[in-house]
Amino acid sequence: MVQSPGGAGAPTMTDPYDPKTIEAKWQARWEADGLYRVRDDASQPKYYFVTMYPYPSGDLHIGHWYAMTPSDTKARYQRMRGHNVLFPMGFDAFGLPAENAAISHGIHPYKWTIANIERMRGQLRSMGAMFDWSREIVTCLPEYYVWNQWFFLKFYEAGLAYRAMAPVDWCPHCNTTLAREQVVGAERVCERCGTPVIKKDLEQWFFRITRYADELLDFGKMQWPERVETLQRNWIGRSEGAEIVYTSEQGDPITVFTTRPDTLFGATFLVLAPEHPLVEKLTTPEHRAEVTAYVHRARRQTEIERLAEDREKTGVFIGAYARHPLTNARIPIYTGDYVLLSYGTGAIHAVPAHDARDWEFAKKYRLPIPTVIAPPDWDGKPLAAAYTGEGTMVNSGPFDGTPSGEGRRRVTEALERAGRGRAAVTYRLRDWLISRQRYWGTPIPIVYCRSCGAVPVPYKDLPVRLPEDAEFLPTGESPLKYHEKFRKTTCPKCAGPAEREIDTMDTFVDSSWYQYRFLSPHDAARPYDPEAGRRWLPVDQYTGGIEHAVLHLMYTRFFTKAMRDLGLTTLDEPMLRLFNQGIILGPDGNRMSKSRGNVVNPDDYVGTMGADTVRAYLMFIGPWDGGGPWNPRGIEGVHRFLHRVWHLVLETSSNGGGGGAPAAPASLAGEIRRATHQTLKRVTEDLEAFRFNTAVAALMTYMNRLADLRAEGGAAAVEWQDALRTLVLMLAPLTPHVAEELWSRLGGAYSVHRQPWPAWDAAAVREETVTVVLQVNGRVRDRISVPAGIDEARLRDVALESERVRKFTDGKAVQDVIVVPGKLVNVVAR
RNA sequence: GGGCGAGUGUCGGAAUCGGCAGACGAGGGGGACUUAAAAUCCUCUGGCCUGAUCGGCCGUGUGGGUUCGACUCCCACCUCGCCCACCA
Repeated sequence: MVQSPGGAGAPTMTDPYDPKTIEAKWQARWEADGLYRVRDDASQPKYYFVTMYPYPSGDLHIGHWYAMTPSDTKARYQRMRGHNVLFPMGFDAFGLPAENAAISHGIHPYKWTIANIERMRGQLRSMGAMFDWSREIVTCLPEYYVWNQWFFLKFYEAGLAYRAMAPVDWCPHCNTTLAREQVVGAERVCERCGTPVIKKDLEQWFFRITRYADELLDFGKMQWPERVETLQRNWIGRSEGAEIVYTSEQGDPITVFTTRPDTLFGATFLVLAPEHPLVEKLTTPEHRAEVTAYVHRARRQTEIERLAEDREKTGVFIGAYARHPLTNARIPIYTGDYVLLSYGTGAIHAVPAHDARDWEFAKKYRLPIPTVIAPPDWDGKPLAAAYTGEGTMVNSGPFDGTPSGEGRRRVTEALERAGRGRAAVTYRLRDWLISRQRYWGTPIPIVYCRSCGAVPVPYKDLPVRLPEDAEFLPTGESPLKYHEKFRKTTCPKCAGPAEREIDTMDTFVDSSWYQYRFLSPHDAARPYDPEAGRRWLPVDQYTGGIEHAVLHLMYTRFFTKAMRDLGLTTLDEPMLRLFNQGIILGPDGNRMSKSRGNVVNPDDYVGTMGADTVRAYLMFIGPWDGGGPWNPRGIEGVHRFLHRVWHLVLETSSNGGGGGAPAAPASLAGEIRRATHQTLKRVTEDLEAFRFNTAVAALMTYMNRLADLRAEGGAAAVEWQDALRTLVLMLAPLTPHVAEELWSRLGGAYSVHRQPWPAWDAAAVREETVTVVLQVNGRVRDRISVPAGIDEARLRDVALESERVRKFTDGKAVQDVIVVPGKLVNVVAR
């Protein structure tokens, strides 16, 4: 303990701030004491805080620090606020990089992954975060992935997991299928590696997320950023409209979907997707050659080519006709590749006058374009372009004169009465394709038997373990494909020879329920302990990147709803609140990447300036959801701040409170107290609202203020020691090591992280005098200092007496005086 | 084409139930300490007006509007970012 010899504010020798030593010391002590071991009891209100777990790539990036240290600050703050905080950590340990390492370096994915985890665990500890490591989960261990298989079987029994042949997205580089959510951008590239995907027809396993499409659109039970809600809403893509049944002249029903049933009378042709089964059936002999050639051409084209924006509409007449459901008009049937089999019913009726695509098609093939919705200013002449807005129905038989909005309802009703259609809703959302043709994932617990078909592996035989002696091929194919011992098995039903499913699960399955597993990570009997679930769930606060908006964040919502319907939870939503932090960029403002050479290694800064400085700087840089470039100079300002705190606290820690020190004037005592409580208020409110940047700024302001007050002799005041303690307590969540050290040197009981967060006193915050701005016609002309409680009439009088105000009102008539108590007076003079 | 978000000093940013624009920090200028440098400390730092003080004008992407008063609210536009996109 450093004791200064006394004397108000006299500079004394203190040992220098040495983050390296104190951080190592306290991290060891915290661990030895189990300071962050969470008690599974209800003596305090619970607070379950999860920050997205990392993929064990091998090195902890500054981005991990940016995601995790503000989360840790918030978790620590909640703990000081008297909550029992569960703040777990784990590793998202399945995935392709491990397999790629196996192929290129000949190291088994398990070894590679575990070695990375060990390295990263150490780096994570250097953050000084209060993770409860006793609850760590590692998803590639059988004790974790057995429950993925268990959920799969449950889902299978409930009809939520099914196998189907479908045109699916295939990444030729990763050698696997992908979920639709994992294909991104206009170029339709693999979310992982950026390679353009291709379409393949394959039998794959799906989770029936579409069953929850409507429920997933309801965000009422949680507080998530609007941005994520919008992304998910757009992704689900709900469209209301009608299904309308046309009939081919051969008698086949042809169902189309439209969002505009009010335009039904303007339909002049049908277009079927080239893959539509009726194309083959209805094509007449004289058109067959042309249609077959067209369909073949369309199939050969990539999705990208077919979806290209400014592509000319093409199609061919198949020789067949259909009958309009209400008018019985004869309508030609085309096939065209601008109609997608995967959306709606794979067939449309074209209303060229009121749809830009149909317009283009009709112009090209000289098809009629009758106007059936009159724009408000319509002159009765043919339209110059497709009109897609609202209007009045015309040329629509009994519906003429009906506004288009009402028309949608009435036409749908007429179709329903005629048995030729019904109100319908379609979604863009597709079921979640979970099969991956990879090794390093959870084996899908299914066995294929020649006589029994696809048979689920019995629960008692779980887990289906990944074979450890797999051989990794440079072709990039899954080793399971050639692993006879794994593949060959017997049918659980008939005991005959059978083969295992060799595909593994999408790694997003792992993270869909991990927040449950943290509650009882070693439970061998069930995925999680419902008793612990009742105590801890739902997650009070979740944090992570926005890039998972329609991936993980949608999948985990689906999982919880599916679990609820299986009786495994009572929750509707897994996470109440979500915060998306931004992305930290390289010093050049670009995304960090090895190839650019702009990667910032946190270890470099931790080694020189300490973890506390890196933490505080990442929080100070700007609003947490903003991200931004790493400025290597900026961090020095924060480091200097911690230095100044160190010296201020230690040099004045034994002054004041008598002991022969001269008493400080009473006014100084009031100033100290006021600054302390004003800062407490600001920092408290900022931490509540995730405004870490302004919380740090408030602490800097406070520190500067204390330094000024010290120069005025404030360190001799009784309040000074309280100010120092409060400063250290407020720093504790942000910079836990230096706070612990200073707290101990101030004589505080171990640990500062067990102390309650101090409450601010509203009376102490209030200023005795306030500065009031005096304006003339809205322009600031003077600033005056007045007692805080001054009444309006008096303030008005004082303002009108101001010489500077009078200078601008001279010769004018005062028309009005607006008084905002305690803030401002505006004199209106003309 | 549609949706969402953002434009504030040299830079990161602060201030939005409408009320002192630029907190805090970086960078820069000047000074103290030092043989010197680093570190540290003090100090100035939006622009313009021949301008340190006192003082004035302009200033939060652009143009309008509402208001005693607009970074904040409304309308239109420009720019940038992200997402979706022949979705019927």
